[in-house]
Amino acid sequence: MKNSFTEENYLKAIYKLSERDELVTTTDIATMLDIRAATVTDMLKKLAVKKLIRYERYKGLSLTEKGRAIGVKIIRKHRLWELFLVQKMKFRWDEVHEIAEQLEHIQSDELINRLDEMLGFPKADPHGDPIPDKNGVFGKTRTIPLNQVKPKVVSVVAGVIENSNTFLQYLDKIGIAIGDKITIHAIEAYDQSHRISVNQGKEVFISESVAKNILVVGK
Amino acid sequence: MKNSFTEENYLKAIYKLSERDELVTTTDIATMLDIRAATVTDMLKKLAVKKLIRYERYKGLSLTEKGRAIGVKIIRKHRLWELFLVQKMKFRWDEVHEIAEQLEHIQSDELINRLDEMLGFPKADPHGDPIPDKNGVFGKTRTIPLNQVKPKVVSVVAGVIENSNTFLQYLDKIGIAIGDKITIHAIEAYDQSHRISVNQGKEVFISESVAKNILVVGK
DNA sequence: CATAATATTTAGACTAATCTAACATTTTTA
DNA sequence: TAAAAATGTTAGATTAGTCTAAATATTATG
Repeated sequence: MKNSFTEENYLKAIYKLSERDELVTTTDIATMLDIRAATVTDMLKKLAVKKLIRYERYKGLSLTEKGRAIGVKIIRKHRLWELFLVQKMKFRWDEVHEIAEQLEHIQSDELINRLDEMLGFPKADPHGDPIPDKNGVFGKTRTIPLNQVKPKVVSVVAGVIENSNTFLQYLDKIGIAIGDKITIHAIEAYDQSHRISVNQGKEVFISESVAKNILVVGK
Repeated sequence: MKNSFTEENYLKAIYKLSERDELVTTTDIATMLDIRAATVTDMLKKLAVKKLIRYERYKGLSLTEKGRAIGVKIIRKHRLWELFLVQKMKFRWDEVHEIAEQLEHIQSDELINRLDEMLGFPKADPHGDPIPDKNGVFGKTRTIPLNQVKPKVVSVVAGVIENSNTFLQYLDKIGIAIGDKITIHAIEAYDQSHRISVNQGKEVFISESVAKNILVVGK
């Protein structure tokens, strides 16, 4: 009845891979978890016995409803904890992933639901990834890259596309964080660099590639 | 270099047992962790190899400085998380132990120190058990049972002696929580029951045995 | 103080999660 | 389409943490 950390990590990985392609392969999982394919095969058999995945030798696998529910729940916990760490504990975006990897395995529905409430039932984590609700349902806030926003329109930072630490640290340095209001003042014609202001504050320049990596929701 | 949950649980248990008696026995540990003595013996050998305990066959064991540091740290984390759950997440005293058993193993010095700060560098958890500082040092707030406080003197609830869930729930029901100010108005001569008020509020009666179980610090 | 009771350790086994090496199947490509 | 490449599985081993049963050491007691 109780799922181990390991099992939870497999289901989370499989869920993430399923988002791209319904049929998931042994090698994909091995790569994502940084373990050997042979190890994955063993685990797949066990997950299949527990009815958490549908699995046929050499044919790939897919999650059952039961397996999906666990995978989504782990993702929900991970993202809520990340947001908690950033908003309540004042960590930077790029510092929270590793801690959330641990916290996501804490078993207490009550705790996670209170966390959700305390954070105002957020729709996305500090990287802009969506947070499913307690029933495993993802809200569909459509975000767009900042470079697709028209000048003068105010938009709100929801996350990033490529979330490398260096990029997050760069944003931190120039003073851009989740929830900040951004106004584009001008786009330079020859290199598409953006002159923007953050929260009606002083102006900063960002390159086109940076603008493409910042996700916003129109207000 | 990295200690497992299991190892941490052993060191925590051994630390707690050491508080009563420097020399700890195999059976004590087995009883506290609810596992077999044979299992404990195996682990003791491993802990000794890692220089976390001093151990000699049939002679009991004691913690090394290194082992003590880990044990104390787990206790610090457990108690800080308990307090966090009660104060910030609005859990009741009797609900937090199990969740804290999990949270105590989260590895992040930064997180635990920020938690400490956020809670105002508390000296005790919701059960009144002392919280060591980041150097593993316990402050020596001496608490006394409520029945030893003189009438009219205001004292502050610091914890309980016997922390069974039923007792904690009882306190919760009559409206007594950590940090509450208690004034004793009168002690009934024939049965030593106490008439008290909580935070200058309305008066309640508690029996002598209850008064003996509540720990307070004089103000 | 000899023996009975208790405590501790050793030996051998099991499970979960991992590995490597060898083998099997599927897919790609010349 | 047959051979080569890529992908996936099986077999056998390892480690951590646990168990039971048997052996040994220590402590208590008649």
